[in-house]
Amino acid sequence: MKPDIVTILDEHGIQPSAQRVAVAEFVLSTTEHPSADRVWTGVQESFPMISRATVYNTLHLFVKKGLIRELHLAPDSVLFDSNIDRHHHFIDEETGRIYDIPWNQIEVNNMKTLRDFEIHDYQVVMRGRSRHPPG
Amino acid sequence: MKPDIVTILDEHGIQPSAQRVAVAEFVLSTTEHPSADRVWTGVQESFPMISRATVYNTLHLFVKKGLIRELHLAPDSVLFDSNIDRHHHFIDEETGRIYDIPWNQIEVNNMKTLRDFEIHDYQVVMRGRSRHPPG
DNA sequence: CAGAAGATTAGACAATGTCTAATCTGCGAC
DNA sequence: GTCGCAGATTAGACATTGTCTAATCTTCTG
Repeated sequence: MKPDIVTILDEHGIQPSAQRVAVAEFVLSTTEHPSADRVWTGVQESFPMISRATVYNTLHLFVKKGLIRELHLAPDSVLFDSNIDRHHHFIDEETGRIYDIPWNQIEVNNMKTLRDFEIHDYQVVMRGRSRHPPG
Repeated sequence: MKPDIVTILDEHGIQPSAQRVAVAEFVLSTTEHPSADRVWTGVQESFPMISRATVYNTLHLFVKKGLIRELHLAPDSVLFDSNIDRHHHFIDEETGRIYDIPWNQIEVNNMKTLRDFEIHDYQVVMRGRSRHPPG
């Protein structure tokens, strides 16, 4: 069990287990915003006997503990984002791929004029075409 | 078959039928961002024999023809928005209710610095608590 | 009226996500 | 150490959302 991953879990008040370390290792080392089932198949390569329910439980626990975030950007499934710094998202309409956009790259103003709403969080969601798709 | 609804369908290049008029009537007269199944049960009150497949087909057709828009904001289902003017969205984290925020209420700048992306569309998505929930 | 194109339908199917009840594991008290 | 218990994991059933298919029904056109 990787000690650094265990430390991260400890710091977030998550009791480490072999399964949780394997899930954390996978989800924290990708920038690809995987779905729960994608995480499941990915983790199975290093931990073949892990069950689907455990992956779902674990991801939800990680979200509750603030280790990762849940995204609702795609029609078919919830995605998970290991980047917990504030940032925006760009969705490539052709590939469905999701890109993180640094917080400071976009300036958003006038939010305080929304007197009827107490805003806990916000982000800009963009759709379009990526000019330089990676890989 | 309501003549005004038929006109709207015609204007969008949609062949009117009794079912399509019933779906349009429902979805164009609510600001509640219903899911497809919510539209189905809602339309059944005025058109009891409409099938689920027809509602799904019809909603997708409406989206393709630009009569309504599809939203991916909730974890469990796609929502439909009859407001096709540009606007932002606020999601009440307690109720899940979604509110439209007028386009001019929020100022977004610096988007042109995103040279790697060709942006076709964008919106600000906010989460929090509504101070004055309606009805 | 006949043929064709388009619309509707029921129900099968698929994918995603939740739940349950049983089992397993590991930590703390002794 | 080991006993017991809380917490973690599991397989598989279940629910919901959405898609697909093949048959039927409508409507438009000639």
